[in-house]
Amino acid sequence: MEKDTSLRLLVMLRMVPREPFSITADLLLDKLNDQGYDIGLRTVQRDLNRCSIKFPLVTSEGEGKQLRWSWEHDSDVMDIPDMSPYTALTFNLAEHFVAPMLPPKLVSQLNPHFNRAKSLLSKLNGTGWKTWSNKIRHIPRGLTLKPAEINPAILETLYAALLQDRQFEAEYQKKGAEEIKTYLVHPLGLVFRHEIAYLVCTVKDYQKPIQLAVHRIQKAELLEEKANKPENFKLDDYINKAMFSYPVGEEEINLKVRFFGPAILHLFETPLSGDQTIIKESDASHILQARVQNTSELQWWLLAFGDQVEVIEPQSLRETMKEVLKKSFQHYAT
Amino acid sequence: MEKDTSLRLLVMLRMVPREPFSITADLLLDKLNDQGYDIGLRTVQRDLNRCSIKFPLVTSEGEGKQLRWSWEHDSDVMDIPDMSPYTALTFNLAEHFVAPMLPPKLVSQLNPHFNRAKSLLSKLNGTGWKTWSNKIRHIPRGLTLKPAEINPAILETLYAALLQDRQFEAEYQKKGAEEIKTYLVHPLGLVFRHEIAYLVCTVKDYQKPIQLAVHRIQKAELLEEKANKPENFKLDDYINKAMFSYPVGEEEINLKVRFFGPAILHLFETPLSGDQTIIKESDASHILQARVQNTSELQWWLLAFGDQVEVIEPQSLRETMKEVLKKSFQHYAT
DNA sequence: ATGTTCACGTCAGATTTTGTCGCAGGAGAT
DNA sequence: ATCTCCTGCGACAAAATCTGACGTGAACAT
Repeated sequence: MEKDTSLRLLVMLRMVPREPFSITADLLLDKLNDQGYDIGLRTVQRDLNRCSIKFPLVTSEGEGKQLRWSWEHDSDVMDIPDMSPYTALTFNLAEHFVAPMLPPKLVSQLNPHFNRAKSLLSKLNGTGWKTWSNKIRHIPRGLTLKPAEINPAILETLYAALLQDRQFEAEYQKKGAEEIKTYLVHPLGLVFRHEIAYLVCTVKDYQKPIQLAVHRIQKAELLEEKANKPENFKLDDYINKAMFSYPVGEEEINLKVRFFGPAILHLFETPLSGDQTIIKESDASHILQARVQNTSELQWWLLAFGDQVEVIEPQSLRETMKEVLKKSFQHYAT
Repeated sequence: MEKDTSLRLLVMLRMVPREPFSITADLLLDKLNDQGYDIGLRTVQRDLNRCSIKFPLVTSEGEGKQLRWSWEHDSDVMDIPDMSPYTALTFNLAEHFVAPMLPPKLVSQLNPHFNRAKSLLSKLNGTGWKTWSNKIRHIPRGLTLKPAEINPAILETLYAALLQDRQFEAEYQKKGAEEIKTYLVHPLGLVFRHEIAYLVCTVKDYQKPIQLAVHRIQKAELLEEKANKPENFKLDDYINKAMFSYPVGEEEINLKVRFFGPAILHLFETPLSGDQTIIKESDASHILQARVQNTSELQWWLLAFGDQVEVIEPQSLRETMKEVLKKSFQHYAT
């Protein structure tokens, strides 16, 4: 009974890939037969032609003489169920957030979705999505540096290696150094920090994990061999201990800080920790107490407040701050 | 000729909304007729029943006696063309980036897409998407504060008001204050800064734009009236001048800074500006020059480096830094 | 009790779908 | 140039389906 043509058409449409890629009617037939649709080649051909009237399907003549089918590369994606206006707004927001932080080539993978969101908003609001886009802004934390560009081919190899736990061979240019070295890499994880992507990995037969900046990899070739993984390796542990200050650790401190002026205000909105308490000390100062991770991010954060903050406890942190400020001031003591 | 049932089914499936919402066969019939499909109600009913075997469609009996149809609320979205593995990876990444920065209710709008990405990755890689998810991390800049929760109903009103340029009435609790006041709000824009969403707007018949923290709005009711907009208002200008330090402005300076130690290193990767130059001064110090916006973000950024940085030019900024550091140090001079 | 509304079963005629066959045009080999 | 093979596509008729019309029964309101 289930010869359901409609469903078959839908399944077939989803099988056709987006434009850099393509598929032949032959292969489609195989795939459909595999899924239990008992039909012939002629039907597939007919279906494709029929669909190409209604959908942005394009054909290209591949190396063989067979016709190859794909979706236009920038055509909007069709969601089932259709994207709701609310979701479209969220996509638009997400674009604002993600775009400045990820390499452009990566973000472009989501363009069909972002575009769909935009055209939906246009229809919704006669004035077009631009009106909406002019009404939202995301102010990133800190200074926005320009994301480092990554070679898409390398990224692809890297993904494959990570997903399949395989080794690859990389040509890598060390920071500052001129020379390019070739490494045998066992990938362990990918860490995005600020605008840079780092590959955490081991090299050759060393056990100690190291990190490579992805944009400094000049060339990458996937190998067949499985990748090694140091025993008990956990990405979070590594990040925490060896790589970056990352607020996932055990060294907790009871922070006690005096804030001067209005700087304290935004801490009411977004607490530093769940147990934070703020006590008004005088018209111009507040005491903040919270249990937090003692990371270098914390110290940066405290330093950035300048004279609006004074660390009271723990004593060790107070000493550190004092020392840093003393040295800083000496730079200007000419 | 174009009685194409298959296409009609697809169009109909897209018309059915996701679960908090629903639609009746009646309304579907109207919509389909509008689109030029000349069919009867019985056909729509039949189609829905047929589809509900193959798709996660559910019925609920609404207030009337009519059956209401929707998609299961957490069912994966179906993309046409199907999501590519590469895109699935990007979605997964995007989730890591966006989730900690936006209110959970907002992010959940994208869950069907995120889930689809995950199940695709699972199929791709026998071990499941969790393996992949364990291999990527995003280290956010600065301390991550907890995003303030926003009432979804309020967010919805707010979106509608912004999109349609309509007024709304809001009950707002001022920072720190106990009392709740009622305002007549003319929305102008939505600004996300760190983990907080701010609504830029004018109130009553005042002309001067102000900002309201969205999570402090207790209640919002959409009105019919059109919203006012001050002449020549531009969101970017406002953000830049009045609201936050935001690197979109005219006051550019020629920054000249001495870096001590390894802090300079990451500036090689992600330049501060397009024209930045770095000169090695000694084994332990570098001189950085760049043309940048003089925002308070810049000053925060410089302060955060502590004793690893010394501002040389412009003179005014050097004085500011000196002054701030002096005052800071005095806090500890007991 | 009666009427109304809605979903759904049934059925026959209309329409579409599909396998088969054959033709035309192009690429490559001889 | 000619032949051969391959692919895409038009045509056709049988098979499968889709669709509107009508009727039934259940739930609810009057």
